[in-house]
Amino acid sequence: MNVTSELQWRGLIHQMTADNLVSVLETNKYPMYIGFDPTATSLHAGSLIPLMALRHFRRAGHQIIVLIGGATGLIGDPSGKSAERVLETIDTVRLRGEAMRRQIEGFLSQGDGPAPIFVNNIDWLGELRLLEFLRDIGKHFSVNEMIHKDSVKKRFEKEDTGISYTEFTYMLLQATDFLELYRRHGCRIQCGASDQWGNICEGIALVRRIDRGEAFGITMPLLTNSEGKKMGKSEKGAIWLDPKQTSPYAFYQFWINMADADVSRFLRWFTLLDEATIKELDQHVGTGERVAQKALAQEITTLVHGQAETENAKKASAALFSGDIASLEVSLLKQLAADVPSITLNPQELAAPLSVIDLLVRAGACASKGDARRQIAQKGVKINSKPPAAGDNPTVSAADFLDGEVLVLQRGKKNNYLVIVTA
RNA sequence: GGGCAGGUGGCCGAGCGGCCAAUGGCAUCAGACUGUAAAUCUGACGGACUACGUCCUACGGGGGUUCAAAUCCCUCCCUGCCCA
Repeated sequence: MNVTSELQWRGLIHQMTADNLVSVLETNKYPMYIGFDPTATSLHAGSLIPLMALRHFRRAGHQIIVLIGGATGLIGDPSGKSAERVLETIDTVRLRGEAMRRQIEGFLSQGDGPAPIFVNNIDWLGELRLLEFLRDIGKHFSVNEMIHKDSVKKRFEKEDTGISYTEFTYMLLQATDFLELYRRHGCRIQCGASDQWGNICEGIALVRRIDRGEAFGITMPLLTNSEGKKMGKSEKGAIWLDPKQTSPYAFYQFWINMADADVSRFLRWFTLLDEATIKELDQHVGTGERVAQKALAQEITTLVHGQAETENAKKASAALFSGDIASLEVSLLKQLAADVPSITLNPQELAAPLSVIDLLVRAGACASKGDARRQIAQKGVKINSKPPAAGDNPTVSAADFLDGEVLVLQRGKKNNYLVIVTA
């Protein structure tokens, strides 16, 4: 299947620069690139959209190019940002870029198609000389046009923050990237999130103006939930792809908890399941079994963290949501420690009864002792699936630990914390 | 540079000398109902403690008036609007 048709039925296309792109790509397997600026050490749930696009292009036989924005990350993209950002140090950006590259390599280690090419724009932008840049690149851009681009216009309207000359230049740097990749790798397609439209169009224009080449762009939707809110980043509870920042268990749970209104869309976006299978799953949305959510969580966790981690996450979920912790194998529970937030205790600490309130705070289940007391008073706390002893300050002792080793604290229905005794 | 209006808890926004840890809305957390969903309803929502109570910290920063200030005065910083 043609890659654009594939992206189309999956709802991954927001805009295309040419209506005939579908037919163009029918016969031409042009190389395609997506850029990632190192704004953090890890990608997040929203980054899955471009990552999936890479996989689809590659599967369709296109050469995919992953650009790490080692240079552009030093400048800051004004697109979609309401305020000027603080510059990061060169070292920070370099380290983030390296981490990001490893992460993307890991994600792309699976899948069919030509091996991906990785590039870093610091390799060409880093050596660019100012006068050369102004004469060769800058001349092709009209400030009159630039200030009408959304990303810039919004900042012009905000008089208090405005936009610096530095960020204003970002667009030109990204356009230079496209030209460079066109020359180096014959790259003719750039994909990006919907807020990248302006930047992508400038790149296409530059390729045309300087090299008389024809290039194309495709933008993809932003990750929002059915309420129109951005998901996955800069909100509290960001979902990171780095297992150290968001455990595979937490990642799996995030998708399991997806609202009915969002599952169908996300199944198309974030899994490689075929259309028939997804339509079949659509039938189960709302029936109560969360079949679609489970399939989504299973697929996407496997894509990001691999089969083994997904199995662990499923096992952990099944165990913790069994509703009867006490009947579980202690050895199984102890394995969950890698995925589920946990703390350890010395056996000596159990010599005397321990305050449940203190444990809740230590485990990170509650923000303060006052919060812990409230949660207990509101029946929000369970210990191994059972309510704690009555009274203002319940305690647990060695006997409450399964086999004297493990205890599961639960705050609310979905938040589990392990307390493990280690010698 | 001049004039005016403001800066309150995660956000919005009341309060304008004691009854204020501060109405209300949003967000958040928990409970009920469910399907580890949504919607709805209920409750909580600065912190500590020997808790129907006590103490500490808080209404931009600092100082002052007062038995008593988020509330009045002085000063500094910041923001918005208008004039130059």
